[in-house]
Amino acid sequence: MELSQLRTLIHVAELGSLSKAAERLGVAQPALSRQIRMLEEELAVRLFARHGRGMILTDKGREILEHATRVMVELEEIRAAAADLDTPLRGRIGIGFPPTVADIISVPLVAAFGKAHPQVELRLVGAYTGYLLDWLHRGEIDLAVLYDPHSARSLRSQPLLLENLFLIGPPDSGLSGTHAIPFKDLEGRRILLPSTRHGLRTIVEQCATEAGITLNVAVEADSYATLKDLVRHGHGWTILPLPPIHDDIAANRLAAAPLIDPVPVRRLVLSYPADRPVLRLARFAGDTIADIVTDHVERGIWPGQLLHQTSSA
Amino acid sequence: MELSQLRTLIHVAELGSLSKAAERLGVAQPALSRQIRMLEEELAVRLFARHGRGMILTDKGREILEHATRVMVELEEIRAAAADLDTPLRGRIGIGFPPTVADIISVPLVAAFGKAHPQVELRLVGAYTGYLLDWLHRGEIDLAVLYDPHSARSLRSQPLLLENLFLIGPPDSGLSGTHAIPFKDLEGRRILLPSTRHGLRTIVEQCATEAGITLNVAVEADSYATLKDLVRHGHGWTILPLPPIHDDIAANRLAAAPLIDPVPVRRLVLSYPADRPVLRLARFAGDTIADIVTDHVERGIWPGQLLHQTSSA
DNA sequence: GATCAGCTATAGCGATATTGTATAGCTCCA
DNA sequence: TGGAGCTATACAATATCGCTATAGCTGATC
Repeated sequence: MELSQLRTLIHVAELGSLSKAAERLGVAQPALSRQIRMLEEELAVRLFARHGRGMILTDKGREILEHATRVMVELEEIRAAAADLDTPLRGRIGIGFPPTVADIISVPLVAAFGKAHPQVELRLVGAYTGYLLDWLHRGEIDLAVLYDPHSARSLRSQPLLLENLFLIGPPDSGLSGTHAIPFKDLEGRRILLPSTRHGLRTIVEQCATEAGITLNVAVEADSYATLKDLVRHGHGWTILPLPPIHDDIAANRLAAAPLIDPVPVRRLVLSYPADRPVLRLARFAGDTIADIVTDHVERGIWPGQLLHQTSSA
Repeated sequence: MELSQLRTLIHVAELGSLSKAAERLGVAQPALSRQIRMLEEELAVRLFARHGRGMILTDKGREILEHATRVMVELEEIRAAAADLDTPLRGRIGIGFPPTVADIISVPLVAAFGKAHPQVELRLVGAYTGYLLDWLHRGEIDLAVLYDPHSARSLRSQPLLLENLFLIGPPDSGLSGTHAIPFKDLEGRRILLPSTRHGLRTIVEQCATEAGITLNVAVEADSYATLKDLVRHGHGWTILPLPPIHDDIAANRLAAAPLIDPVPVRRLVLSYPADRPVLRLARFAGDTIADIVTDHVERGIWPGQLLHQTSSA
């Protein structure tokens, strides 16, 4: 099998004619005829059905054409990578996010890809850090935004943000962005949190211990949407980062206040597998995510402390 | 660029030596030296750093190697497709499910792939039909299990199942698998359902109209996990398919009863884009999903009426 | 039905590209 | 310091590819 044969397959398939493909490729028609014949002989399969005025792909031919096309895409990627061109990327990339991050980042990220690399096939996967870690290692996703994993197994991580967590209550709770709540004031209150296997729960429990109190966690729910709904309906207060709450606060459906003594924070990192090179796709995605995080922090939508140098710095 | 050059790149990169690669490939060492040189000249980039006892990849060389490897994977797929071999597949496939289906199908599907094609990179995406349709058309996923879409735009669909929906209540609700509930008995009861944009909600509303009643939908939640939790905590009853409830019933956390007059059902189909050939990966995934559905229906875990011929039939 | 246009397939030959042989030159290790 | 192990290049031999010529088939037109 040779690249010239695959190239011929693609052109003949598109034009339905050896003669037309020969004209397009600037070679003699018998040369292409022999190439197709040699490919068919090597694969022991009929790629085309011949008729009096040309030839059309067989079902098997169509299937093999799909792979041949992918080969060409990879060759273009080789040339673009070699040239460090910012040509529009093609191919697929899987990107993972924790659920609280996915909403705020997905829309501008998809917009950025749509503008710069519209041919790229994005897979945005929302899941918890444990799953994302597993999928990164297995190569099912190419990079992920993670809350700092305890064991950095074979990952190359780039710190993004120390994200502040806020106390969330219903609109009539008196909570305000300008009035910080000491952590110990939570004692005795009905607090809604994710389950104990959730990293956010661990951070909050550690803060409670540090403040010398015990939290009354009456309800556990792993979905922040569920937590929000429960808070809105007066079932208690919760502790979450601000991005998923931002619209609810603006619409006066929820209220939020910073917490102090201690201030609960989570460390957000951008992670890639260490055992595979970072292709242009993943690099563009990572840079774009970092830019989005920076933008949201600087606009006050996402309270926290930036941890990385932006590309414009 | 030629396939022989890419093949040489891969072997030299692995062995760190032209001489060793030449020995492995059964060709003279100068032939490989010249192939690498010609590839480097064509791409205008240094792929290897030479030292006294061999050569190692540069960063750019590693990046290009990744693409070269993908080319080889596609060539192997061409050969396997041509031979109709059931060789272990490689590559990536995205499969979409509605959330109520994802849990019951994901585990056996991942198991089947792990057994037959462990090198395949699966992307299992849970989302509602509207999103899944969009991603199918954009090629972000390769196939999806869908509740019957109203407009089958460019899809090739294979019917799977008419899935029965059940009335779900807390364990002390008196609901039982052996005692069917007429739909009109739901009037006045507190019913928890997904929002109006959800297909299940539409079906249930149509059944209510047919029964001549109006439902009291006090709470809307799009997550079936949320719906289950609310029912368990006595906040009302809901209507769902059985698979996500099966374990809760067995553990006496929930109870379920069939509904009649009318019987609410949803039509489940397996869909592929019509404009791309179904590769071996997608075909294996589709066949496996159909087998899983059949198995669950026959074991009584998933009540409904099978709509397709199984491969063993 | 005959003829012609449009197409694919094969044979043979020449040109070009690739590989093998020989060997130079470099680095590193004992 | 000498030898082993390696890469790189020159040149000859070999293999592959493209071109020309042409046979044979199908389908459209008259």
